[in-house]
Amino acid sequence: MAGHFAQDHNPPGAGMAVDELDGRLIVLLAREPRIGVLEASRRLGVARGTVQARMDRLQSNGVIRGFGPDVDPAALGYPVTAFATLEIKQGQGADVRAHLTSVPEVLELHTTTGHGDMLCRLVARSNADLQRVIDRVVGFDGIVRASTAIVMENPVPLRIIPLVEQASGLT
Amino acid sequence: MAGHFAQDHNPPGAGMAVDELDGRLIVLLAREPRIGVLEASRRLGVARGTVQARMDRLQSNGVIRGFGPDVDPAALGYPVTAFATLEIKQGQGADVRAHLTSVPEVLELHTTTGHGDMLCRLVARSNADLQRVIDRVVGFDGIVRASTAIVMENPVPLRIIPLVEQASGLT
DNA sequence: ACAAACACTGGACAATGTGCTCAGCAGTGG
DNA sequence: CCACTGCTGAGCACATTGTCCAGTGTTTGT
Repeated sequence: MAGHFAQDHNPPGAGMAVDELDGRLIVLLAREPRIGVLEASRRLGVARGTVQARMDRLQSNGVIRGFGPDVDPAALGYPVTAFATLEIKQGQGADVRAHLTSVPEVLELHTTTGHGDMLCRLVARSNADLQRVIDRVVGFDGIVRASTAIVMENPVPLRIIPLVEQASGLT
Repeated sequence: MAGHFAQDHNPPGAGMAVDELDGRLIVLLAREPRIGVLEASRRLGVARGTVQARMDRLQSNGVIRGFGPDVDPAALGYPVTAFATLEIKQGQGADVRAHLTSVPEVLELHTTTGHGDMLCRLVARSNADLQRVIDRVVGFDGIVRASTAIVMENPVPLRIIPLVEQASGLT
């Protein structure tokens, strides 16, 4: 179960070194996720054990968190995305978090600088349904005010490859 | 290469039906992404061919876009995340998109309603480095103004499971 | 400069999983 | 009543995985 040569299991956030082979491996995995270790080793021109060791290390490192399926909310019936900026009462942070966590349509939540606010990503079945979601989100005592921006287009979907290429020196 | 029994290849966004078995499959894949078709069929208590057919269909549907590696920017050396709201000159949308697409630190870009015209997610190596990224982002003719919110905490990381459970009737 | 540690190679093995196909059976709808 | 669709259980040839191992450069510490 333990990795082949992996020996470090650093807590994330430390900025692990990622060399050029790591970068090529990640990019390859991102482009063809169903590829196996053996095929990856052929594509990269290295031995299979090397790829296995690198993948073990990248996962122990936390560089690769996992390989979760990338589910499209629109295809599930939630084609409307919005971002809501929330202003909350002092000292209510924990309660608000718990409340928002319990709402399935809240896909993501951040606390930000600014006014000591929160930013969350919402989805809904329609614009009308978005009203219901927002009502549910803001219908909670600790939330003072909310402003919502509905997403029209998504010219750059969440991506990581360019950053990986830059971080690993792949030009 | 074509799926076993899959016959529909609908364009995404239509709100595909997702039944309870689909839901359980997606949740299982999300929790243990490395499991194969055979193991999944054992966990779900159905035949292997069924799981294969469901996965083919979910991918043809666009419900599952892929299985890309989930890379942590922090582990790559970019621990700072921020959201920038951009106001752009009329008619410059396409140019601004192209410009932002060329910046690796721009992980995501949306056009939104409201008067902030675009919302983008940025990462940087440090708070100081964030200044460089922002300068690069806004150093473009079509961008009139930008306001940035730095992420402090991320109480709810991007998630999809609760929505899948709701959409598929898994309570 | 030398030994130890490290990373990668290339090869081997059994066990397991995959892609593919088939026949049978149940529910649905024309 | 028949055609169609989806699920099952089974089987087969083949590919991949997990795991070892010995050998070879390259760093690293002292």
